Amino acid sequence: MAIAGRTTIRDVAAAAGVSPTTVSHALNGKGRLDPRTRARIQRTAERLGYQANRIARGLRSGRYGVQALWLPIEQDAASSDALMLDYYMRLASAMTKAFFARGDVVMLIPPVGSTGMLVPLPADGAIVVDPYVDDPRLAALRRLGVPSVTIERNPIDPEDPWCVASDTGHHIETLLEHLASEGAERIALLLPESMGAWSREERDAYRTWSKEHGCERLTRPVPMHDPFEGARCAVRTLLRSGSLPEAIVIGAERFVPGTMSALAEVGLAVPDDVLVAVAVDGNLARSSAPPLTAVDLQPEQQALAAAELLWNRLDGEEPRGPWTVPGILRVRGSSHRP
Amino acid sequence: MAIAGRTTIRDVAAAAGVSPTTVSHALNGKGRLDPRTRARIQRTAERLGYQANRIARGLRSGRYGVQALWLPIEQDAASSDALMLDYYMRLASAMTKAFFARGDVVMLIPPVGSTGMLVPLPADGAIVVDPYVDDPRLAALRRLGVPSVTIERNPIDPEDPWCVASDTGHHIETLLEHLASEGAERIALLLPESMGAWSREERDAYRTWSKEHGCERLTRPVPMHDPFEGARCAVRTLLRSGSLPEAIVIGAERFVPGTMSALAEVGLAVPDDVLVAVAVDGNLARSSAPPLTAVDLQPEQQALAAAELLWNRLDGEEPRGPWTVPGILRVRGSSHRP
DNA sequence: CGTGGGTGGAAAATCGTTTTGTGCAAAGGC
DNA sequence: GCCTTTGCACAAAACGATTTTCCACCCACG
Repeated sequence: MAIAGRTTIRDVAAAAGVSPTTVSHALNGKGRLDPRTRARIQRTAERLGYQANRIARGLRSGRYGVQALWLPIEQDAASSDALMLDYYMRLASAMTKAFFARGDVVMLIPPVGSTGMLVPLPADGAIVVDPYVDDPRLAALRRLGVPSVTIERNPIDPEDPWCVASDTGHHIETLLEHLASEGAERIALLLPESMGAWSREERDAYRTWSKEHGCERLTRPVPMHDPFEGARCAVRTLLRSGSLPEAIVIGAERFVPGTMSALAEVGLAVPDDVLVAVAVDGNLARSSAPPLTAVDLQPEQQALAAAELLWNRLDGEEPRGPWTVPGILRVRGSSHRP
Repeated sequence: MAIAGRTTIRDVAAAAGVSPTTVSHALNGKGRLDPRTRARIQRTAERLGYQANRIARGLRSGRYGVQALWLPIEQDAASSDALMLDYYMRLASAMTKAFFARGDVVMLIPPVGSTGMLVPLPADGAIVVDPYVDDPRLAALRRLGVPSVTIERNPIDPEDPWCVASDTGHHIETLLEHLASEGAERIALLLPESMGAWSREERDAYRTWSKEHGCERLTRPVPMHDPFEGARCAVRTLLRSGSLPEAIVIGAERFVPGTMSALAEVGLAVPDDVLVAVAVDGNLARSSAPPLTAVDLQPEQQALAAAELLWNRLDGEEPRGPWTVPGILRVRGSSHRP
């Protein structure tokens, strides 16, 4: 038994010559206690290496000390390849660290399909990453009564204050500005056909910017389920359409390989013949040849913000509205003619 | 409160007109009960949507229902880039799914440095991925008395039966055989300077194979902390050494970008001028140009095996010895001259 | 001298489940 | 007919903490 032999609150109480009640009060800063008694008990607890049993605590207090992290990853063998993006990995790592710092642990939830979520989550709260339209994760959490915070806006309810959002529109603008400043006039956008809010935000920002700058609109929708082929076809179509774009903005990290492959195929060099930039930074962007300019979504900051927000929600505090984490433009070789 | 309002065992008992004890026995298949009563209670429980409260169960049974997954990821800002490999992500996903299927949840542990692991893990057991020499994770688990299973052998104790191992040596042989069958005679190995067992297994297998086939030994050690520059330098040195190798085996996934970059730099085409293969499959190998031949370590299988093994260990069963999951050679364009 | 209020601490209730022990029939052995 | 076994179900005792309630004491005040 993993828990056997651990020192309990009773041991501490005996060693300090007080009752378990008093120990609990002393360690949790509750009740009325002589400050000296409190200090003495704390020292005793420390000396004995006492750590409250989380299960027992949870049973009484109703809190598990466990938070669920629900990534949007589908685990069908077919599409698993392309979905393992390091953005999610960074997010998961950062989330783990952020929660651990305050004594909570993070648990991963398997993809929706594999379980149907019949089991109630043994978690206090949940972080839902990249919610999409009619997201079964949100439905399940609501049904189970588990409070949640989303990373990226819920397309059904964009003003939901329990949300950590990137300013996707602004990121697209930044990329377009950057590419324009490098001399590109005809800038194409590879637009993810996603049910998430960010995909629409990309489209809207691109439209607005194009109109404001009097630029031609060159977008190609790309399906998410076969990102490699999807992106490759989209780029081929784009290039076949007559006048060549001078720059391409890739709307989703997973379209990187397909895009680069299509460009290489027709012998277009990056950045000499066409500039390229990605809306989401990651391994694929960094390790491309040449490395691609991209927007770093700062998953570490997002994780911190999400943890904070979730704690607030669990504490019954009032929402402060969506929390925007600014992305950072990482300029690399793909968008800069030497 | 996330748990409020849930139907308890008492509700079921009342609805079925029996005592809580009987309900518990009925649902857990224990005790002596009239089969009809048992069936009736099960129906009642199902009708009421009863799910046992994991915390309460854990308190009594001494099991948390939580398993820890401890990846070897260091989270220093400096090296974070290269370590986010999709192999780990696949492993994490698969692990989550495997445990969830039997009612356990998986929790992620933050990297060693960030916490010092003062807090006892609220977990029944742990999976340690890629243990290295004097691994602080193993030390911490031993100190905390948390049973564990490793993925890949512990270099300090290679015969530890509580282990899911790849047959790394065999994988290297397979790659060498494959490259030789494609006509390569001088095959170089980029050897990770890792403290893990797999790196030594790669070296030994390469040595043995070279000796048996009377081939020249061409290895370059590559440090793990700056994989891109490390691999690039190693490949440069390799190419500068006079006679060109006809094939290169990349010993670690993270060396892919650096290697490909160095080859491109000197104008060597893959596979025309040099064949390339990787010991670990992943996004980097698949999305390289051309896609790289690699050994798929089958993280999904490893996860299943590890979960099984950990459950065995927790149940106090006897170890059956290390469990080997065979890798699969994925032949791609990088090793095959058309 | 009785009472009121503030202090410091302990006793008891509680959380929901599992486990152990108890009770009460009906059946079976002498 | 009495005593033991067997089958079935329940009561009560854990599990280890938190939270609520309560008590004993001391001091001050009327």
